[in-house]
Amino acid sequence: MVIGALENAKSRGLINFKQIPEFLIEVPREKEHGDFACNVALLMAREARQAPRGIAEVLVELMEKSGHPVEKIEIAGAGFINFFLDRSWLYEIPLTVYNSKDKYGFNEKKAKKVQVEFVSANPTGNLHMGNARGGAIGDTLANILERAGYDVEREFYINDAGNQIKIFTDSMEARYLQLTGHDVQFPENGYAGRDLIDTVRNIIARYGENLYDLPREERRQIIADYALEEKIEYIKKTLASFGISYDLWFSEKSLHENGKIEAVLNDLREKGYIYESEGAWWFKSTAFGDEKDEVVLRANGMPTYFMADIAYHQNKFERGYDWVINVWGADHHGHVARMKGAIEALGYNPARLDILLMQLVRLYRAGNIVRMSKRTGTTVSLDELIEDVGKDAARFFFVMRSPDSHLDFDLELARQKSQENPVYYVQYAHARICSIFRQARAEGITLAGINEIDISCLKEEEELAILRKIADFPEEIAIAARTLAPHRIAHYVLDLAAMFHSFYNHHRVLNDNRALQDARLLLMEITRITIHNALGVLGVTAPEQM
RNA sequence: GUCCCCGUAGCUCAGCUGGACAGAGCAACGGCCUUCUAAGCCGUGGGCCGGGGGUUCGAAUCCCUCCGGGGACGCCA
Repeated sequence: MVIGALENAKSRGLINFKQIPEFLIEVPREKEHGDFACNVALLMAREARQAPRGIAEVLVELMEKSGHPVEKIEIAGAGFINFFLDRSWLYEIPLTVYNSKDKYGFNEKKAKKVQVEFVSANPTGNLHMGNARGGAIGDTLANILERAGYDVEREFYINDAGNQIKIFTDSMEARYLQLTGHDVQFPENGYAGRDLIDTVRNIIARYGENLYDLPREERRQIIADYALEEKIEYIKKTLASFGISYDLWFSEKSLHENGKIEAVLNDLREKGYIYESEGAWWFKSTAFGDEKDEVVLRANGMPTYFMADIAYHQNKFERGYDWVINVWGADHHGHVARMKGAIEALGYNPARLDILLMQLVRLYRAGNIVRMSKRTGTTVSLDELIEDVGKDAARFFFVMRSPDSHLDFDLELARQKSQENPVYYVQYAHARICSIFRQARAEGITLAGINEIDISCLKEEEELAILRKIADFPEEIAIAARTLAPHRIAHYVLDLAAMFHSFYNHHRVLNDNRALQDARLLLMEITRITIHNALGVLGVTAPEQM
């Protein structure tokens, strides 16, 4: 319609321009500005050497309105053209939502495979707040991508090899020997968490107190194998109680054992990206814009974590994902450039790898920062957090802020089940709607057949606002997926809940006007469905009663 | 020193592929429960969008620079 007017204006010589600029038709923030707004007149002002408002007037005059559900067109502000649609399109929404139910918000299938790897905590201790945020963000993002039409797989990379495991084993061994009556020094940089002692007790229960008598390597093997398995099981259980389940738990050790690391190293060497210096072997990541090169093979012959990670990522691409997303803590940001460089060196397009860096969590208790350190064992663990504030509040809190933003998590505040906690605000909206239906059932009222309902009874501003908001949901999912912005969904559902609460306080659903009551019951049902589905994306439950 | 994130209302933050008067929650103050859950609603006050330059018809949004806070710069992961 706009383009038609532009061409018409050009051919009549009313506006001079070479090419139609890339103008936008968008939904304005303010509803006074119509359902859609177009900025083309402002963009053309310069080239056409005319005032934007003048251009807009010419265009509006020439627009062919027939065949479009446009009620009126206004020119406003500096030269925006605002379109006001009639309401017919809004009244299509309830049918769509009602028929889609749990699937409302899902976009069309894209036939693209995307993998999201997140948490991937070291299996050497409890999950801490950083892991928890990564879990909430990663899982929510995976949910968003599924609804955006991707074929999604969730993966946990188990760092069950390398130096950390050696230190872990040292610590376990020392604890074991101490607890079985041997005078052994605890390693200086060992893991001091109390949970290790519990694990050692379990080892004693299973293998007895006489592992000291075995050859050292055999003893360490038994301890390490048992401890790792127990820790991984523990992590799986904790994440499950956080609403997260993975498609694959990928073992770093397997890369070492099946020769993949060597193979990738040789591949890179042949391509000329590996060189020797100071006794070690380096990857030339500066060739891909990194600040400095990175060791992949230590002077002692052991591959570094980075080397294993290269092999791991090659494995990911070999598995045929179109898009690979890693959720990392911001402390890994220095790793991004060389990882992408390595992907490129291996011959894959680094644009297929996205790394979502999330800023760290600061934990507060009564206004004071709680230090987090696995070494000293003073962490607040994820399962303690879930016990304290509940899965729903925790997941909502972690995902509410942009990943780019530091997260201040105040334990005292989150523990309070009060109005300060936004998750209750949304859940309350859902429970309230359910309550309306309970009340209706008690009075013998049920939702009328969808085709018997006259939706155009809904004319109140609050009602139309809810309809517009619900109509936005699929697009909101698409934007959140494209921009890797899980917090958008938290904000979306807060907005929708606010609109519902406002409606609820101004109008009654159950009333004497039968046609209006039917229409409002349907409005409530599709609102409930949308809140339910949006909370589902966040991994938060939608209670029927509170 | 180099790199990344942040700096918006008293507090915590959203808005950042430039657009119409800068938004929300909490806190403060004032209203609303004889009818569907007051964990709610309605209203009031509160902002050199860290400072300064630049690009643009137009900048919280893009660029440069400075300041402040956090983080990363290991043959750790």
